[in-house]
Amino acid sequence: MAVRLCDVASLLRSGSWAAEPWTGVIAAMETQLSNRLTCNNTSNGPSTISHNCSSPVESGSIEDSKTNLIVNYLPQNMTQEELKSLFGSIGEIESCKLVRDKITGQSLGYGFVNYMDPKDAEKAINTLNGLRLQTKTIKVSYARPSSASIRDANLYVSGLPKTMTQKELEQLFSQYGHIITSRILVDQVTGVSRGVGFIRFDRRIEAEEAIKCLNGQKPPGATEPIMVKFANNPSQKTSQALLSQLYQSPNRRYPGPLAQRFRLDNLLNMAYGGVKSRFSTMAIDGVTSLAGINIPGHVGTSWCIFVYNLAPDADEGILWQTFGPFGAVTNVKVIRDFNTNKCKGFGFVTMTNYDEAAMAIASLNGYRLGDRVLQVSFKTNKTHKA
DNA sequence: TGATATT
Repeated sequence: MAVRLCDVASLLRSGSWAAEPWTGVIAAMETQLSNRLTCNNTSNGPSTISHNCSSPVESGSIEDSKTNLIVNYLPQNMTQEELKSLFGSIGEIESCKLVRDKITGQSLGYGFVNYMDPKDAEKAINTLNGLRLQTKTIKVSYARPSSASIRDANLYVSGLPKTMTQKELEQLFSQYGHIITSRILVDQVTGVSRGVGFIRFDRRIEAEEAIKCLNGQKPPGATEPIMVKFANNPSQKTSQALLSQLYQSPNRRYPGPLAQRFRLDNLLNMAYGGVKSRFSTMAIDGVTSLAGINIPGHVGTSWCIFVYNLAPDADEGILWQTFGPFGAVTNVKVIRDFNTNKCKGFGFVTMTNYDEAAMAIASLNGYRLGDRVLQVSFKTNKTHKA
């Protein structure tokens, strides 16, 4: 059987997010939206327009940047440098920011990339939206100007009928605005709905209107009213909870040099199919030493992978797509002919963790990419350091 | 009351 990697990549991307072209349109729709959203059980019913009434919404799409992107659903362990490296493979970046929790420093799973050239931003949406990285499928779309009107639009809903599906939940709330995400929490054992969920609207006014109209109301067919309120902000956790979280999820999963050495030995076996004679203990020690993994607290060490037999038209994107699902990829490079700019048949991939790099090598060495069989191994003569 | 969609 010949499962081609490019086909796998296509499959992985088949559920990709549609880029959302409505960004510049929605502001223009604001007036109609506000009118349509007015419901009956509010205290301030239809009334004359206040003389100093100012729209809560930023005006006009002309301010919308065509270079600035928001990237959602990033892997938890992805760093700002990795984000920059990934998006820098498309074109020159003006700025890049991974959004982190102010207190814990942990990634909030999204970030911003601002390109120099709007064409590169468009290209990034077209080529990186839907890219699978580890367990996540990233979403790339235009960022709107930062505004209070698009913050805090996430709702917590409880008292839902246990039979209500996510689709039905969305149908109930979608009359009040554009839903970004929805979720119904389920019992981890039985899979049965816990009757609580989340609705993230595009805009806060939409969320506010949904609260006004749906809080305390019975959904069609329901016997009990639901409660709708703004969701808690995760940063409102107690400091004890934060400390506990930090303590229980250390960044380093590997206890020490001995385990690392053991794993290095294993991965060499995996990567080279047990042809261990090529790698004496000294050679292993050499790699170990060069890689710096015996240095205590070796944060920042990474593993360089040599990828041979790439097609002439291979680009960085195919390396990100091929290696990204195996773990943290910090950099990719396609070696090109200076004159023709065609790939010279090989490239390099830098990965952070040995086990992920080893798994990538074990899985991809001998794999068919397009009409070529890849040769994938650790780069042997010298080791790249991050 | 999740995982993390506006710096």
